[in-house]
Amino acid sequence: MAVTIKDVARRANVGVGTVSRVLNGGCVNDKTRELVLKAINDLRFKPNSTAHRLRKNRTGVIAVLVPIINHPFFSEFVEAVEDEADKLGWSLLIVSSQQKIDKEKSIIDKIHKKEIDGAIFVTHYKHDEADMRGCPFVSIDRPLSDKVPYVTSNNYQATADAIEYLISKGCKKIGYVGSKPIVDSEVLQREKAYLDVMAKYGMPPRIVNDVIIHGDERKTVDSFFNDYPDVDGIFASGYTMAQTTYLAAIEKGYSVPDDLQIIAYDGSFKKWSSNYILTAVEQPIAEMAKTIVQRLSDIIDGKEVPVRTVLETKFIKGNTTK
Amino acid sequence: MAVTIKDVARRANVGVGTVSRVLNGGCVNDKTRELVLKAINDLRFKPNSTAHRLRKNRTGVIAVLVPIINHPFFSEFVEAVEDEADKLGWSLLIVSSQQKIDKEKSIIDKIHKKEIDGAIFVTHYKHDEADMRGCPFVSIDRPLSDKVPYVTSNNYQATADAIEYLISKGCKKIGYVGSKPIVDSEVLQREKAYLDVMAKYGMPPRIVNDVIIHGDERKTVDSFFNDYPDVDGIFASGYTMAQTTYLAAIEKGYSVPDDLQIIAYDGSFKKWSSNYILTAVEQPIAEMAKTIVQRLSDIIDGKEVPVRTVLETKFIKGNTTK
DNA sequence: ATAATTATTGGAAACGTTTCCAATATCTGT
DNA sequence: ACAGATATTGGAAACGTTTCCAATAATTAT
Repeated sequence: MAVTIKDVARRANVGVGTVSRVLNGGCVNDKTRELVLKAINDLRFKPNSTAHRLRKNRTGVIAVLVPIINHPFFSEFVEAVEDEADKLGWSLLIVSSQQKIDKEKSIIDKIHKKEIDGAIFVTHYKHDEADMRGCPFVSIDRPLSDKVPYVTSNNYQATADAIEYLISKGCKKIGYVGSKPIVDSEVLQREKAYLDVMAKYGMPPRIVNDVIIHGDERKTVDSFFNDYPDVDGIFASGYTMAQTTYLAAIEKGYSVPDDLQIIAYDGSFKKWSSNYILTAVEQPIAEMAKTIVQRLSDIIDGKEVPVRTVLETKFIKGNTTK
Repeated sequence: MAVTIKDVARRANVGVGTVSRVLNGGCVNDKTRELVLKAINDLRFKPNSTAHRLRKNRTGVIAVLVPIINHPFFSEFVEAVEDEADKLGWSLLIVSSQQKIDKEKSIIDKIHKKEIDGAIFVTHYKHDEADMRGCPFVSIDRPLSDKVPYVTSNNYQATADAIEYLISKGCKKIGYVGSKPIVDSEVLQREKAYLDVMAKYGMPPRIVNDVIIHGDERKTVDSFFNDYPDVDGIFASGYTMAQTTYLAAIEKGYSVPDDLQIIAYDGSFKKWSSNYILTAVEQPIAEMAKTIVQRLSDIIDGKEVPVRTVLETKFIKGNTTK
């Protein structure tokens, strides 16, 4: 059997309480500490996490729930969350819901079963308020319910600015391709901003914004180009949408940025394999991750936190615009 | 405080043992079962996972350690692992090592602390055999140590076949671009196969195979094209390598597949945003994931498992070859 | 009807920690 | 040297399950 705190106590000729105090930095004589540490070393003792959790009524685990891991935006976000969780001493449980509501429910269940201390939702469905009541939850881009804190970026203003930017660069026929979230989300503000600016300048909108299963972007983009072949500027809402738009454009023979200028809304595109740099509204993914983990951490510790936090995006001038 | 099994017992006028038996399918009278279930429902009782784990000396959690999540191959693999883990009733802890050896060590530590029951390594470093002794580990593409079971694909033969295929399609100047793993891995067999076939036909090798940080593929590919501009066939070892090679080729003005044919070794490219389909040696990612989870599961249950399992790849004829 | 099984049950012990309390040892100031 | 404070310690209780054992209830065979 595994070696326990009791074995250590016996070996060091002290009580179990003393060993525990050595482990957790309680008040203990230097001489005894030496003895205990030696025993711990000799026996290769490792404290049992489960027992620790049971006694403390805390798991030290938080979860992050994303619709899909195999996606540049979400996996970048998840890695940033992992970093911050690490720093704050949390273990991270990563779950990809795969659009299955059961998977999402299982997270709520894990909270009730005290398998995790809290969770970050970056995801699709509405859940029963009663089930969620009092659970430490936070989310990205949308309020899970009235009380659940969330972090977002300034979708509306940044998009409006980006569209204006295209206009200032001479675009006359500006299109919008996007992937609509399933539930209400501040991401929808991008579409609204686009439409508002189009209206302001009296330009007819050219828009495709469907609910898209990851991997099917190309179909949507192709249909967009089919409907609006004369487009000279595109705002692509989302990481993969932008990549797909760019690739489709060059495969179709558009010359970027001469015939067609592209602006993307999303992450940093550090893993982009083109030598082109996409002009983009960059979401501060790392900062969003950091903030949301801190919010969750605070909630678990019983602190008050603001319900809505808006972080600033950054405009990156690449070479897909003039 | 949370409602416990004791509260349920009191409410149903039975002993705690009976409640436990209802929960775990022990022998209990139908009439009493009803009573207990009603109490469970009334009180919204959820069994505490931690207590359960402590008593059973099992966590029901396995970990998968990948070098990086934000990468098409690894995230696809991880999702497949999650699927299979789910099916077998395991919770999955996903960890991205980010090339940090401490992160890898932390997994070994979690085993010793009984925070997880076992782990799947898809990763970089060598570890101390003593630390790993007796721990339920498995890995992908390489033996972590002599005894650690692993699953791989038929790298050598599939690569040799692919190169021969290029030759049969008329390629005279065949190049190899790859990303070398840090430690010994069966992935290296791809390079060996390429060299062997080149030697067999008396063709001079054109090769770039460095240790590559994900995101830096383009630099490598550019230098390859710079060194061998006259190449007419490329074997790209790995998911991102192939994508980058394709994009670089069309950006540089090669016409694919007329001037240049490309074969990729790796996953299914389902998320590929081009309308082109890459000709590829497709690794059975889902099957590898499934097999490795089963192996680990068996090990944890004390069963014997084969130390090496080789799965067959599948050749996909796309349109990046003639 | 009675003995022998079998089905069902309650409750204590155990899993490996942390924490509290009481007890002892060591110190301080006079 | 002594009272009072402080530092250090051992060990029991508790965290919420599961499981074992003994006890009782229900069933069967004779």
